[in-house]
Amino acid sequence: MNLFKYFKDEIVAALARLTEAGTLPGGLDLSKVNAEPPREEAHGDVATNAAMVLAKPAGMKPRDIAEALAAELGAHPAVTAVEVAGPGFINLRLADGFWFERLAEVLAAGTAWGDSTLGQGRKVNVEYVSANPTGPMHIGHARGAVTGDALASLLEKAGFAVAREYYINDAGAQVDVLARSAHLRYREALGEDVGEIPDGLYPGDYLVAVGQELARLHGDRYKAAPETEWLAAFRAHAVTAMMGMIREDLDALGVHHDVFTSERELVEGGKVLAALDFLREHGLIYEGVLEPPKGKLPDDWEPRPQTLFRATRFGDDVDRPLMKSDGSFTYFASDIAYHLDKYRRGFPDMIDVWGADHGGYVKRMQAAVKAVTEGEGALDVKLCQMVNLMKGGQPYKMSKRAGTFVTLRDLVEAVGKDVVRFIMLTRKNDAQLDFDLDKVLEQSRDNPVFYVQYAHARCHSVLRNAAETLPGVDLAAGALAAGPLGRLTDPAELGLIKALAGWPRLVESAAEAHEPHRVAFYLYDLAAAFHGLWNKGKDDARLRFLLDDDRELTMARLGLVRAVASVIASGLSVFGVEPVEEMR
RNA sequence: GCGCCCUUAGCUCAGUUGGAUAGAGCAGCCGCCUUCUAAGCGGCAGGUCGCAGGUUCGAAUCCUGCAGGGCGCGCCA
Repeated sequence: MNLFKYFKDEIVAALARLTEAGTLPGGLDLSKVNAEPPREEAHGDVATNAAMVLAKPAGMKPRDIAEALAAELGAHPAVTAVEVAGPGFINLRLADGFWFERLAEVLAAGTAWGDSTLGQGRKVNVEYVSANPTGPMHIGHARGAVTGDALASLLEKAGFAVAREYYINDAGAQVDVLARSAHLRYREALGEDVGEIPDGLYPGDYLVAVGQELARLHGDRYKAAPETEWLAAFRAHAVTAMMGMIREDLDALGVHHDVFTSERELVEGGKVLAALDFLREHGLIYEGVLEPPKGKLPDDWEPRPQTLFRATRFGDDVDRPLMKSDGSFTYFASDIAYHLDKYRRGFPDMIDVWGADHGGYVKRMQAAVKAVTEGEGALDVKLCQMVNLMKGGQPYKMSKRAGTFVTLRDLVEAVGKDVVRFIMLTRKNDAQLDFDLDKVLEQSRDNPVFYVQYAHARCHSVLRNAAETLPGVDLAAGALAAGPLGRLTDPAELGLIKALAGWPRLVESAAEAHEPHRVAFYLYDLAAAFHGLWNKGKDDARLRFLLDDDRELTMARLGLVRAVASVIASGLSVFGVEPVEEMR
């Protein structure tokens, strides 16, 4: 249960009673009334702004509303104290028993604690990675992959029905270049000395195997044949091979998609034409000439009539071209068809995860989605900023092939998939991220992966010790939930329970904001609270988890420890990170 | 020239969708400590939230303008 949502409902109900009693006028807009944790711990457990936001519409003083509402709320059995503070906040303090119930709830639910019905099964499509099928994934792709994957998991936890999708850009000129590059490697495999890979072709040695495979399949049949005879077949083969490689890269990172959509199939299936027809029927396409861009002008600029989409009607800055001069579609045209396709597959809510270099593309895509779904669809675009690879605080190049990129595989091999995943989520997506190969493996408080994993491992260490010193005692979550949790009266213990109780609210707010990084910060704070309690046990033996002379209190504390482990595991599972039970 | 993003402590960053006295971690200073396998712990200090206006009971958060940084700007993807 999201306790803040619960108390918001209680507050709304109390306001209804006050309206009925004539204390408040009817017809008030309650949408701005909230219930949230106060910033200051001293202000209690739940605070509401109700009196302040209703003062003006009700024509009353905030203080008067607050007094009346406070009296109502004070009658709630879980509320032990109500105070009106500041300009009209109402602060509620909750009974310890209420928190013990939450702890029992955490234990009963296990890692399902925090699952929400917020999404009500609404379908959401999250498209991420979508790296061009022309080579292995690099470090920049990794951030988008992890961000999209974690966002999808987060939305699932919040009750949405999520589809994870990959869009294969296999129709543009870049895959023809790939085919030609593969052809060169094919000739090489047949014994020809091809020398240096010419500019304009992909030089990567990952194409050597593709060339060999093509030579095995086709012999020398296409060695000197004109391009028209082999291009399509070589392209298809090479794209398949590249996608196989990309899937392996994603697998190494633990990222999996439900749906792979091929741009080429959209084009060949007539879906781009259909989308353009739709726009044309709605009067959103015209032949026209664009103004030259202000500022730096392309060298070969000349005014040219083009097929344009009226993007400006939907909030974009200029209308956008849909056709190239050779009559083929622009990338934008097939992207419109793709988003329409997603919409027609039942996804009015779409999220795309892109690299920041596509920032200039967001407005037109959102404009197109509005146009093509007649305002029914919504597209949110998460732009992932650059990852700066560092080592020991200095910028670092890890490339195996001079002048090329750092591959995702290199990175995963260097630090492990869980570290890559967690660190990628320690910044909001639109801020640049420093990834320091040394720091992420450091065993210190400064390294969030270690700090969080360590908290989880410590919990399990305590449980292992307990199993040894208390043979035959049931340490399963269910049994501990039924234990004497009321013995947990130390402020640090109650604080930890409150942190655990905040997890459902965090899941919901992070899911609504599409911000998975908040989970990382929550986990860090939770780990800090747990480590803090542990450290208190160093100074004060009475606060240790395992006590020889108080079996009851030990059992209660083991419940708390298991609950902490469970919530950390729950948070890490959103990130696709394996919680460790032992540090090595 | 235009659009989008960013600007919070010396450094790296949070900031719960407009709330109360803006928070962490490093680094700094002052103490303490040798473990329920474990990263040592506690405290102090550190701020004109880029600048200037505006909206409101209330602004780091919303609006306008300006400055600085990043990305992008007709057929590339």
